[in-house]
Order: sequence, then structure tokens, then C-alpha cells
Amino acid sequence: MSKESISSQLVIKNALLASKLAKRVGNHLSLHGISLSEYLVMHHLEHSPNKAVQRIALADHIGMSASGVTRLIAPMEKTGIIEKVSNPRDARQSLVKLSKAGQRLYGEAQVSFAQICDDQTASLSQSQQEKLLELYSKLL
Amino acid sequence: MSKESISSQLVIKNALLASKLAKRVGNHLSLHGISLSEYLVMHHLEHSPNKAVQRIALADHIGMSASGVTRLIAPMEKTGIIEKVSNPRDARQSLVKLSKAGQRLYGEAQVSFAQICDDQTASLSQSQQEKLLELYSKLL
DNA sequence: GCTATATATTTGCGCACTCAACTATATGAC
DNA sequence: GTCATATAGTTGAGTGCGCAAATATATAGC
Repeated sequence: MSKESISSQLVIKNALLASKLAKRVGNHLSLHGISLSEYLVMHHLEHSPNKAVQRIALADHIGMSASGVTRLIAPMEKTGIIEKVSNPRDARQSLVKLSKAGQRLYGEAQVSFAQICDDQTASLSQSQQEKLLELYSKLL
Repeated sequence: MSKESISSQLVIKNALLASKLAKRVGNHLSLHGISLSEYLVMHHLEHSPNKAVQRIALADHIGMSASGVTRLIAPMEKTGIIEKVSNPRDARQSLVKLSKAGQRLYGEAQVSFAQICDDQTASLSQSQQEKLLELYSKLL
């Protein structure tokens, strides 16, 4: 068994942890009728300063391709979670924002999300969680 | 902007980081003709005690479904990276191991993998990386 | 041995995503 | 203004994966 660099172990464990968390969290979010990706979109929209975001910026922020965002958002728009806003300064852009219904849905989902996240990180103390968050910030 | 629990932030940042890392590492591995999933398989096979692993155990270990493993391994078997070994004690099982060629390929890929991982974690000091690895172990 | 149940793996189907090509609009050089 | 180039977004085709059903084998109760 050859020796392995710490950074390699980090990247591997990160991948394994992420797939585990994504599955568990995704299962819980499905009770609200949304996927993890959809939650990430809503999260970003709700926490962005002016609440309306360009699709490309959104894609970049949640780590998806532009086309992925198009296909992800289309049904959310149909069900009224999300609204399109056009930018008068640039007709190429179509900004995206949460509707009232979307904000309500996000508010509800956020509670379950926090619960399941607490569950999944229960093996870390408060200070360990803070430390981990700090390390993530350096890596992103 | 409503307050958000630490654990929620952790899970979100973990997802974002993982997708970023997966893309970058995947790009580099593609120079060796393999995907990140394939690398994870080879990694696990090479580091497992007796080098031959059950498909279900493999699936579990790399965070995939059994069917995902079936489809992932089929082409690796065709190209001779992986060999099938049957278990005489249980005809349901078909164990999986790295061939000589697979070991060689893994050895080469491991070098690039370590390099790109070093790149991606360069913003952390040695001790921070160790700390992070420790926190990951608690979470997995 | 026979039946019921459990486990390992594969297969059919569908979803979520990416990449590359395309359309539409904007910007800059002249 | 017109042309060349850049950017925003959508669409077509393909990939990687999961879930549930099907298949093959094993195990236990009788």
C-alpha cells in the first residue's frame, strides 16, 4: 500500500462526504417537492443583495453550467416559484428572482434543511463546525 | 437576509466545493483517459487488503449504487484495467480486482492526481490540511 | 429435499446534467 | 452605419447515474 499525499486524501474524502450528504439532504428536501439544486438556487436568490440574479452568475455560483440552469429553472418558473425579470439595459439578459410563493417555500424548506444539516454534522462540536467553515472559505 | 445555521452553511459549502473539485480533478484525470469515479474505484481496489472486492462493498465505499458500479466497471473490464474474480463460496458474488495494466495505470494517474490535489488545496497550510482531514473523518 | 426468504448483480427506464452548436443582442473599430 | 467580435441564453445530443424490477444464487425452516 503506497503512501498517499494528504491533499489526495482530502479531495477523495470530500467527494465521498459530498455524495453522502447530497443524498441524505436531497431525500429530506424531496418532502417539500424540491431537489438540492433547486434549494441552492432559492438559497442564492434569497441571500443575494437585490434578489434578482443573472442566469450566468447563478450558474457560476451554484457550480452548474448555463444550460443546466436553464433546464433547472424552467419548471420552477412554470410552478410559480421563480419569476423572470428582464434587464432594460441589456436585452440579452433575463434575470431571475424568487416569487412570493417561492419565498414562502424557501422559508419552509429552510427549516427542514437546517434540521437535517444539524443531524448530519452532529458529530462535530460547535467550534469544530466553525473551524470547518473557515477552512471551506479558504478553499472556495 | 435571515440568519442561517452553521450546519446549513457547512452542507452548502461542502456541496459547492465538491462540485468545483470534481470538475477540476476530473479534467486532469481525463488526460489519463479515466473519470474521477474510475479513479475512486482503482484507488479503493489498490488500497484494500486483499485487492479483490465485492461489487456491493465497492459501491458502498465510493458512494454509488450497485447498478452504477456495474455500468462503471463494464468498460474498465473490456479495456483490461479490471479483472473479474468469482468467489467459489458464493456464486452470486463476482469480485473485482485491478489487473497488472490497471495497477500501472493507477500508478501513473496517482501522480497527476496528487499534483492537482496539491494545487487545489494550496491555500491551506500543512496543519490546516491535517485538521480538515480529521474533521472529515468524524463526519464520514 | 422443498419452500420461503434474503442477498448479489444486472437490466430497463428515466432524470439531471454537460458540451457544443445555435440565436439574439451588445460593443468596439473603422 | 456596418462589420467583427464578445456575451447571454437556449437547444440537441449524449453521458452518468439512480430506482425499481428481474435474475441467479444462497440460507433457513420444516
